Amino acid sequence: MLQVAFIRQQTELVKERLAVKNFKELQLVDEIISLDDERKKLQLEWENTQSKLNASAKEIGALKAKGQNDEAETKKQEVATLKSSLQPIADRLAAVEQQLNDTIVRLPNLPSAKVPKGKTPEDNVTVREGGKKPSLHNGAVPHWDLAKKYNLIDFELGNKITGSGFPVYIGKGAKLQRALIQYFLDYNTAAGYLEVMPPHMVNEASAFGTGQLPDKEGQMYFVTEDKFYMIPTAEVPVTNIYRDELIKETDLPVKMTAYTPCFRREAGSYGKDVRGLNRLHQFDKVEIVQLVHPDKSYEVLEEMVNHVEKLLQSLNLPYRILNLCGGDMGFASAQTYDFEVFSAAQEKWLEVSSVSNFEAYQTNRLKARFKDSNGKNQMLHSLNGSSLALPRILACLLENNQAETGIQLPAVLHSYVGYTSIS
RNA sequence: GGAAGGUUAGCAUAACUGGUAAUGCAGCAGUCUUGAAAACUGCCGUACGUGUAACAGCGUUUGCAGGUUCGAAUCCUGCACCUUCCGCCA
Repeated sequence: MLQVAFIRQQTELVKERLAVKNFKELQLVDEIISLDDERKKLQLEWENTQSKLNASAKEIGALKAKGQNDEAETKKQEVATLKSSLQPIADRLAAVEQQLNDTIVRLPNLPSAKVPKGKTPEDNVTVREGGKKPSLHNGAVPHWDLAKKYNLIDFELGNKITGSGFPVYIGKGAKLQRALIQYFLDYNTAAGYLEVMPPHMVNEASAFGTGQLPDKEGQMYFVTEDKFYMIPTAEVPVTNIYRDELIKETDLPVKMTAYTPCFRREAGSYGKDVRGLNRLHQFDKVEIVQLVHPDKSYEVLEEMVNHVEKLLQSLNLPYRILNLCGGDMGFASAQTYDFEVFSAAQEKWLEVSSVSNFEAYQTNRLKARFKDSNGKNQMLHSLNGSSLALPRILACLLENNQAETGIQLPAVLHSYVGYTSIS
């Protein structure tokens, strides 16, 4: 969430930037400031009263120590009236704080200056493209047909066991999935990311910390008995490693990578978009997360984009990088680059990675801070990206590399999968 | 799931017949020294809010949340976590 002090200092800038994100309720900004004014006033009132109470309690203690019990009793009477005035103030203070908090979490993050204006995906700006779209043979088919033909993935079986969107990977399909995970993790750790294996369920505080709550409650599977959320991305547990932590500046940057399955309810999705591997309720993803010095976060964002780009290049997949417009960005993000790969048989672009700088939006909720060289505590900046999401990569690998004779895999994967082609 | 004991500052320990958190180590500054260590002297305890140009100051903070009380580390209730034991178990 945004910091109140910042909203107070840069009120006009905040409104201007929120407008770029197509945020409509700009009056909330002024509401926050007046609520904060009210909070300060009440807090001062409460503190002054409390201070008097403390002093009186001390006096009573001193009087009793001297054996002046009558005077102590008189003093007690005085204190009783003072105390009765404290409770209403405390109640009002708590109410105002609650209201302030509820209001401020409704503000999305401010888009950075580099974010293009716009409302829909059509307004996203293509930064660059790479790789070459393959020309497929005449009988080329989408990946769901290939998966069936070569017995790599069984979608119907997943329907039976769980429901739609929970495919079963089989044989070479399963091996390929595992190999990709391994390859991605190796690639990330070689670039200095520490591998972690986090829990696949998180508590409410963690879901709130990275901004999934209260915004995207309906997107997550919820285990009612224990009040746990199935993670929609490794970003949630991994970033929460640093919740309520105060680290040294010399420990920066923090770089972590994790493989986890991701669970998404995807309520409301239907039709061609959800065919095959395009959109699943459970899928595998390797994530990269960084916590960095505020001065470095945009530099690091570019570094992460280059990191993901090279990974896609190594797989010989045609890709493009989009700078998302204000209206298409996530709630918590300050700037996001999406990576899309071209699915040659479906003839459409599929999102396989989303790399974002959250600046201090998540870390302010998480209270993830570092002590700077002046001894001041500052919020870290958090960033994350997929490196990479598996299903659509798998779909494109199958579709783009198909030939009459079978599917030829890119060279980097050969040692990981233990075979070179599927036929 | 059940029982007992525990949780105090970066670490370690006190206060627990209720009176406003004591001490050691660490840290910072200095004396001494060619330099360092040791010794000695002084300072500082965390975090949040408020406040300030920056300090200072003020309020809160003994795992968390409540309660009793003029006053709670201390008494009461609930919860979390740690240790040990029992039960269950890959």
